[in-house]
Amino acid sequence: MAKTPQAIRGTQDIFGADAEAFAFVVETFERVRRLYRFRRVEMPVFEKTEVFSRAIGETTDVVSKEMYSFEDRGGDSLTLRPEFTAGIARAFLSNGWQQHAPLKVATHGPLFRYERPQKGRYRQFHQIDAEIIGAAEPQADVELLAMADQLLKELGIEGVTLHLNTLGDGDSREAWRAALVEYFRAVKDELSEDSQERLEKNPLRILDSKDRRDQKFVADAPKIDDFLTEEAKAFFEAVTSGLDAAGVKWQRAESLVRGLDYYRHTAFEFIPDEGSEAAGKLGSQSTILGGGRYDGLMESLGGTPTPAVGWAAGIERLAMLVGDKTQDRLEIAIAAEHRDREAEAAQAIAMFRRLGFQAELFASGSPRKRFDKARKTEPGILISMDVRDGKPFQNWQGTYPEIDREAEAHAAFTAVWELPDDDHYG
RNA sequence: GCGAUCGUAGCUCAGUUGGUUAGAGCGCCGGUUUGUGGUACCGGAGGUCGCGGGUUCGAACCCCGUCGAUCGCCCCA
Repeated sequence: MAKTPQAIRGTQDIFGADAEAFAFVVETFERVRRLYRFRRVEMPVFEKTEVFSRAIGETTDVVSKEMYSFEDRGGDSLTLRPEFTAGIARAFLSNGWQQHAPLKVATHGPLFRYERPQKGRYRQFHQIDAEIIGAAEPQADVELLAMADQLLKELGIEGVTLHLNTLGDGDSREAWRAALVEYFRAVKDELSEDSQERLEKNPLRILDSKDRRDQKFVADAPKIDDFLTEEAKAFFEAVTSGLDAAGVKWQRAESLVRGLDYYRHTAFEFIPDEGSEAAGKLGSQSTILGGGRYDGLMESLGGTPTPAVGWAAGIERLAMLVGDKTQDRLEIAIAAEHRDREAEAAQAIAMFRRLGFQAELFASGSPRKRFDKARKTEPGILISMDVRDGKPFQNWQGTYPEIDREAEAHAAFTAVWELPDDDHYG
């Protein structure tokens, strides 16, 4: 026998309860984004490599070693999208969507990063994504965050808190960064090896280091608040007061940062509370939804400066938190307990399905075992079609709790087939 | 890129200090019951013990390598 090929490392075949939970997340997202009037957008799964290398930054790990890149037959370097934002920005610019600004868009689908798989982390993974492009006001941040908050609530996810920070505008950020470098450089020898490297290329990242050696210095590190310009301060206050007015709970996270320079002002992540059920289910992958304002991105793709803010969330991670979502209960099962009744049973099942019932036919294998097989699916209605004493015979059994429209199903069935006189349903 | 743990039937797992022909439950297939509905009874199929090498009279078990999975580190745009 030929060897069965195995799935690519870090890819997954989702089935059963996991697939139902996945679908529940997507369906809920689609419903909520309509409430907020975000427009659906479909994007290519691959782009020219430069879309990502320019938008994300050549030096980041994502671009330097985590992209699935390949040459097509024309010699162009293409890349499977590692995120949504860069592609959406490219589409916004190349399609002239400025005419729709401010534009609220939402999408979901697969993304690809060449990483070592672990809990809640795959090489092909899936995200939901929402962006507001061409809106410079803090109200856009508030609306986007309110939508995220409502989505998580409608998914039934508990014990998750919005961690919020501001990175200030360009000037604030530069001043803060310089102060951080100066502060940490003074204690460089006592920092972890990783953070000694971060000091040069990504000093903000030292703030969320997990290493104890770093953490004892983080508490007294310079705070962004001391470097905010008046405008940046007013912006952040408008965001927080807007969240309060919208009833979105949040907490300040002074160490929450974004490494890339084009991020401005608001940065946020929804993170499970310490010790919560959600935190336990996610392992070390704590953030379930994250985003921020990226006013500087469009320029890196050659567009005019365009303010924008957005977030994304991993569908797999959300699905781990929504609990068991089993398939809907089977409404009607028909067991053809005799080979001579198989055609009629198929006729009946087709009738029920056209009437909008979820119905399943049991007409294969040993006729004697078909009833048992049907019963094990615990249907709302269990119909037997058999031959007894040489004559066609059918039986109707309603089980508790009874399904909606049982009377309608019963009427449709008895219009064609007889049932015993003493039959009761419901 | 680094580390830890784990790979036995379709699934969940047993398998004694290394010792005959590798087991169970579930699932699947078949048979039995003259039956208004059973968690029934009987039987069957299905395994290169991840793969390769080594130690040994003898390996699912010990050793090395390899592939894969899981979890963590790094990273997380």
